[in-house]
Amino acid sequence: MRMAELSRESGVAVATIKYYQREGLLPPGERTSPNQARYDATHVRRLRLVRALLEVGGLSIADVRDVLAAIDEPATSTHDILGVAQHGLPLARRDVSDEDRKWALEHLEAVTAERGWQLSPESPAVEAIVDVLCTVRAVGHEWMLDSLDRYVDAAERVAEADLGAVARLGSTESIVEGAVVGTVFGDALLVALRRLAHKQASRERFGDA
Amino acid sequence: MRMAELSRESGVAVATIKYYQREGLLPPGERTSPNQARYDATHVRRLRLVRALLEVGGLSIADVRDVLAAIDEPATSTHDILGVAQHGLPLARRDVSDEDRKWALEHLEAVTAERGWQLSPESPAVEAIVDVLCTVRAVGHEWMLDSLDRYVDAAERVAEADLGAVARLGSTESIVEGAVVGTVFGDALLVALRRLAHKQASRERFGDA
DNA sequence: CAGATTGGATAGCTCCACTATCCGAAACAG
DNA sequence: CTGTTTCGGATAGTGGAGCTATCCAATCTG
Repeated sequence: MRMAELSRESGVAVATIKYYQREGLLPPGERTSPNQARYDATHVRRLRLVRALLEVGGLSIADVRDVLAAIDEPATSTHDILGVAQHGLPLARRDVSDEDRKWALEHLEAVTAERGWQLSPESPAVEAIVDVLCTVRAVGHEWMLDSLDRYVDAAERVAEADLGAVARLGSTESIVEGAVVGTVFGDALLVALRRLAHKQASRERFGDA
Repeated sequence: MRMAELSRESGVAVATIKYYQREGLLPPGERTSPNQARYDATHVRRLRLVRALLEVGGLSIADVRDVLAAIDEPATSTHDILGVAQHGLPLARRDVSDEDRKWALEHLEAVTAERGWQLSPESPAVEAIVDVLCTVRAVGHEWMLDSLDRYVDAAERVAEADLGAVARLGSTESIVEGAVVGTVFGDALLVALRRLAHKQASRERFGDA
C-alpha cells in the first residue's frame, strides 16, 4: 500500500504520518524507487499503536519514541521485560525537600516491609510515589496515607494479574510490546474503573438518592 | 501578606500568580486601597493545591478551574460528593465505532454484573472504560481483557478505602476538596504503586537476576 | 501523454502555560 | 516630605508541542 491508503486505513492524515516518520515514530516504507515507497500491515499496526499511546496513554511524542525503541529492541530476559517497558514511561515528578522525601519514604517502607518488598529509593517508581505522598501532605490531606496500605494491596493484585498475563504471551511475538501496552492502557483502565467503583460504592453506602 | 510574600511562601512566580488570578484559579485578595490587596493563608493553600493539580494531577488550567469551582460550591449531600468531585475531572476519550462500543460494554457488564454494579452507559467513567477496551482491541492486545475482572476487583477495593476515608472527614471542613484530592492524587499514587508492584512481582516470579 | 499522486523538505499554525514589560498609585526608608 | 521600592493591573511576547499547509520534482495511472 502507499501513503494515501495507509492514511485511510489508519485514520491518520497524510501530513501527520509524514510528521511521525520525521520524528522516528514510524519506520520508512520499503523503497520501490528513489522517491516512492510501499507500506504494509505492520505500518498500519504501528500507527494505531502510536495514536493509542498518544490519546489514551497521554504520552508525548518523545515518550512514544522511547517506548517504541524499547519495543523494537530484541527481547531480553523475561525478568526485566517489565523493566524495559517501564523505562521510558513517564511518571509525574515534583521537587520536594529532603526532609519531606525522608518522611514519605518511611511511610512507604512501613506498609511495604510487611509484604517483603525491596525498595530502591532511587528507582523512578519509588521516587514518583514519594513525590505524590509529599504533595498530598503539602496540600494538607495527610489522611490519605491511612489508605496507603489498601492502595499497595490493590497494586499488588493487579501486578500479579499483569505478570500472569504477560507470562502467558508466547515469546514468539513481542512480549515487550505486550508489557508496554499492558502498562500504559492498564493505567488508564484502572483509573477509569476506580471512578466507576466510586459511584458504585457511594450508591451502596448512601443509598439511591 | 502581599504579593511578594505570597510568591515566596508558595514558590510560585509573581507573574504566574497574576496569571492564575486572571484565569480564575485564585480569588482576589482583600482590597486595602483601590490598587493594593492583601492575601492570607487561604491563598497560599489554594496556590499549593493549584500547583499540585497541575503537576501531579496533570490537569490543564481549565480542568483546575472546573475542579476548584466544584470545591467552592456549598457542600451537597454526602452521596454525590464523589460525583461532584468527578465532574470536571478529565478521563482519556477516543472515538470508536458503535459496534466496538457495544462489544466493550458487553465485556464490562459481564464482569460487573456478578458484583451487582449498575452501569449507566452514558456516564463518563463507563465511556472511558469502553474507550480503553476498544483501543486495546484495536492494537491487537485483547488478552488484556482476561485481567479485567482483577482490575475491577482492585478498583472496588481502593474505592471502598476511598469512601471510608472521605466519610471519616468531618463535614465541617471541605469534604469536597478531600474527595477531589483523593481522586486526583489517588490516581497518581495507584499508577506509581503499580509500577513498583510490577518490579516486585517480577522479582518474586523470576528470581533475582 | 495528461493529470493525479508520491516522498521529501520547509514553513506556518494553534493552543497552552507561562513570562516580561510598562504604568501610575501606594508603601516604605530616611 | 522626598526618593526609591513595590504594588496591582493590563497587555504583549515567549517557547514548546503537535500538527497542518504548501511547494517541488519524480513517478504512477488511465
